[in-house]
Amino acid sequence: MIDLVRLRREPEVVKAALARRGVSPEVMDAILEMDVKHRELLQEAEGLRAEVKFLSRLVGEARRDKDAETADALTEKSRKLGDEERGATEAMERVGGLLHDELLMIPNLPAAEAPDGADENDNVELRRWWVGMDEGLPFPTYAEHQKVPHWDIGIELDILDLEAGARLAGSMFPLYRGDGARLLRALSAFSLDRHLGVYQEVRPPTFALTSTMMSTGHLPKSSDDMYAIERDGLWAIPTAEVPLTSMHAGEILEESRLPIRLCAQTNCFRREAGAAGRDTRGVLRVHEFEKVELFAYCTPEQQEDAFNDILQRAEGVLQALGLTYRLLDLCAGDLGTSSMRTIDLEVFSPGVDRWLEVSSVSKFGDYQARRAQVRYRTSEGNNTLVHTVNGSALGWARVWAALLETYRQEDGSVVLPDVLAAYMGGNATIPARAS
RNA sequence: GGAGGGAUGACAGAGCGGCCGAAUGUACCGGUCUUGAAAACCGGCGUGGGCUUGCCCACCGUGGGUUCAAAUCCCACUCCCUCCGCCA
Repeated sequence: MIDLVRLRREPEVVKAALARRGVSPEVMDAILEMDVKHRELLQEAEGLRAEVKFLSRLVGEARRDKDAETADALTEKSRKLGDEERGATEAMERVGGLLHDELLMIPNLPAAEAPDGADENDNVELRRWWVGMDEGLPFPTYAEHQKVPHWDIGIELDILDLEAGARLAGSMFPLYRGDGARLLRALSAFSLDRHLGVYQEVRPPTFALTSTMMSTGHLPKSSDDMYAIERDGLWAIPTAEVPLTSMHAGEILEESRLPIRLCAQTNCFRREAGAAGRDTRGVLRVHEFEKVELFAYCTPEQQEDAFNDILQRAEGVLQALGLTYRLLDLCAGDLGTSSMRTIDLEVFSPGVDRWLEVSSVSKFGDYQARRAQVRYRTSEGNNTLVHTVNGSALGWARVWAALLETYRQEDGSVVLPDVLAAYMGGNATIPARAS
């Protein structure tokens, strides 16, 4: 949620920032009007309530003095004011509710350094990385045996069974088997181990309450994109960001504890509503996938470092896996609701001949913390909202695809990078089937 | 799933219709004393909001109700603890 006080104080600055991501100034003006109205009603209601409380105290005193006549008269007067107060409070709460609902729909202000632009076409490529780049090798070229899409490799090596997945849960719910399943497990373990000691490992619940979803900004805006378990009032998390952001909801943290760095591996669920017909083959767009998330609660001063650390670690995983990737600086118009700055990592996968998004590193300022009410006590004793930062390291379904396609050998086998061997029982080769 | 107990400020813990936003202790911050520290003593010390910045309002798990007046009474719910049952 954006800062209402700031909107009041510098409306033009806020409006200009939000206009960069397509929020019309009229919307903000309407909110400002509602805010004025709300405060008017608030004053009226509080004034009446103060009077009722004052009279009530007098009633008590009169009763104590055995002055029944005065007490009765005051009671009558207070009762009438009480009725009035109820009406005023109701009006105030109604407007306040509307104001709050509107405010929840307003996205975060883009950071100054986030590039201008309307949609994904305006995102800015910052740089690319590939094996040997530092030694001066050119951008890699890929051989014919690498230009096989992973869904074919999956069948060929008997490690991916999309039909079985579809039979069990519907299309876009993949089923991995054998070394394919083991590879996924290896990737999560490999990544988590890299961050151990700096980022505390967390294994949160897979489902979250509506109120929890609100904190990260996934609700109320994106309910269509998520799976709901209506009977129990739960939502399947689309990312570990959801539980991690709310882990300290409502708390006031000691400044000395910050930054609090967390990492978590979870399954992530996305309905991919509106994406029907796109990327229906393979595992590029699926309803359920595994992901390792890095996360930090920090002070405003720590935010930049926290952001860069997560970005570096996400890159580090890709470099360790020897995958070609690029960095995309998301333009203001393409930022997620809660984000003020996001850098996407896209891996190049030769089989499908495309760049695939495998990580999204974002900083949120106090936008999420305001919703979740996560604060810290500064050394001066003030309570201030924390800043939150997070990023994937990484979303595995697409990495899985890129690994198979990148490391496919002429004989059809896949020789994975050595770093994974320890997590694959010492053998990082997925053999070709003898057929 | 059944029975019982509980939820109050950073923590512990009183209060059970009316000067209670809340005793007391600990912790914390400032001061006196001290070479310094500790101890002792003195003072301060919840959060959020509104406006005429001195006052007002809200908050005692959450939501509703009773009342002139609710932390206190009533109802529902949530969570925690103990015991029983069930279970990976």
